[in-house]
Amino acid sequence: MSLQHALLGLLSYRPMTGYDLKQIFEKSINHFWSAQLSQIYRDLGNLETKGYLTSRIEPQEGRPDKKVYSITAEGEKAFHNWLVKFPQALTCAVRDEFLVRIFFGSQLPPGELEFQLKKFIKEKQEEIESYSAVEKIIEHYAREMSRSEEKLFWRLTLRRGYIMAEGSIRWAEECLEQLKKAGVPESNA
Amino acid sequence: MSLQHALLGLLSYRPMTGYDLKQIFEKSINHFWSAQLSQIYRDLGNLETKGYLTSRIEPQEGRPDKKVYSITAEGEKAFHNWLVKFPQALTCAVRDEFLVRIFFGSQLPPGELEFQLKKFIKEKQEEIESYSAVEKIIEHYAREMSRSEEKLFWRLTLRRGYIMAEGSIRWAEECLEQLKKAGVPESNA
DNA sequence: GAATTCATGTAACTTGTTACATGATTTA
DNA sequence: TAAATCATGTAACAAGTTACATGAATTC
Repeated sequence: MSLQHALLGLLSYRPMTGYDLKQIFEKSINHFWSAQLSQIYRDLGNLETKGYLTSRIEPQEGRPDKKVYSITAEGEKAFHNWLVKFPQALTCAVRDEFLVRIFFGSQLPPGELEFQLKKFIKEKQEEIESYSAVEKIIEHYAREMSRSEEKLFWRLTLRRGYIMAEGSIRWAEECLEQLKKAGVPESNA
Repeated sequence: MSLQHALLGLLSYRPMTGYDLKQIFEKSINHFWSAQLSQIYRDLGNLETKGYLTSRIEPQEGRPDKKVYSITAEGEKAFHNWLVKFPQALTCAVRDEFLVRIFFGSQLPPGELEFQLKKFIKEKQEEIESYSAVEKIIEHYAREMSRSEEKLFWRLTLRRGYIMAEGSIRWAEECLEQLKKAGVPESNA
């Protein structure tokens, strides 16, 4: 889909700088989409060229000048056109490097896979723990942008992350069991 | 990680053509990694340049010539080096276009989101159904390549797809419920 | 005194997608 | 007779990552 639609969507809330947008990505979208600052700046430029955004410089003292982007009527139209299109191809939604390692797991030294699976579980647990922080941020943004009607939807995306992480943990534990059953030696890690 | 590691891994089983590799991707890796033929051919070329693969032309009658790639000792080394590295950054494993639509769901016309969620559920159900075919293919490849010791690992990747698809359906049903509760009007689709 | 925050970007690179091109053989 | 299978790729494009550059103000 490209980052550009997400940027248009966020700018439909209110004008923002690239830096602002990066904050929002890091704090409340990261569990289903991420973006480098460099990519955000580039795509903002592209969107402006297309006429979907306008920008103005806001001088500041003691800080670098801000470049504040606003969405245009055309930009809103383009965003809504995209929004109603159900993802047609779904290309490859999943592209999971860890699963590639599992797939070739028989070539790993004994115990290594268990080690990686345990690490994976730990990471997923941390991910789940981090979601309560996202919950708070959502609350904060809803208030700050006076967008309480959005909270429901934002929470639904978070809920997805939770269910997926939980499922991942169950899966990894199942893997450990199966490997044990199959007699693959355990690591001491 | 790039496709290249997966290609090296598959070629560690036996020499194959780009076309062969594409078949395997489509039939038994697609649920966690996909690749266009054009990308496969390009990356095979890159791997050969690096000295990780060698190729030889195998002439055929009535069919185009085959270009069969084999992994070198260096290629195997590179692959194993990669294999033992736990995905360090996890960059953004998830990049889910559908969740972006949910996030901006309040801007969708009434009923549209329900429509998309129901479509999503249907697709995930079809995905689950397709997994029994993958199960059979795994069985087939394990026999054909005399790699029965791999079956366990291949099935584990499939199991992940199953658990994730199942979780997705539960999530989408929860979404429908929540939207109903919140009084968002339903579609007739 | 060192690291982080604020704020902008450019350039080079890697990875993935789409469109195009060829052409015989086999299956529906 | 139309489509799919076999088998190779190239070219152009889109999307994402990494490294580099600047520089004041604030916090640890």
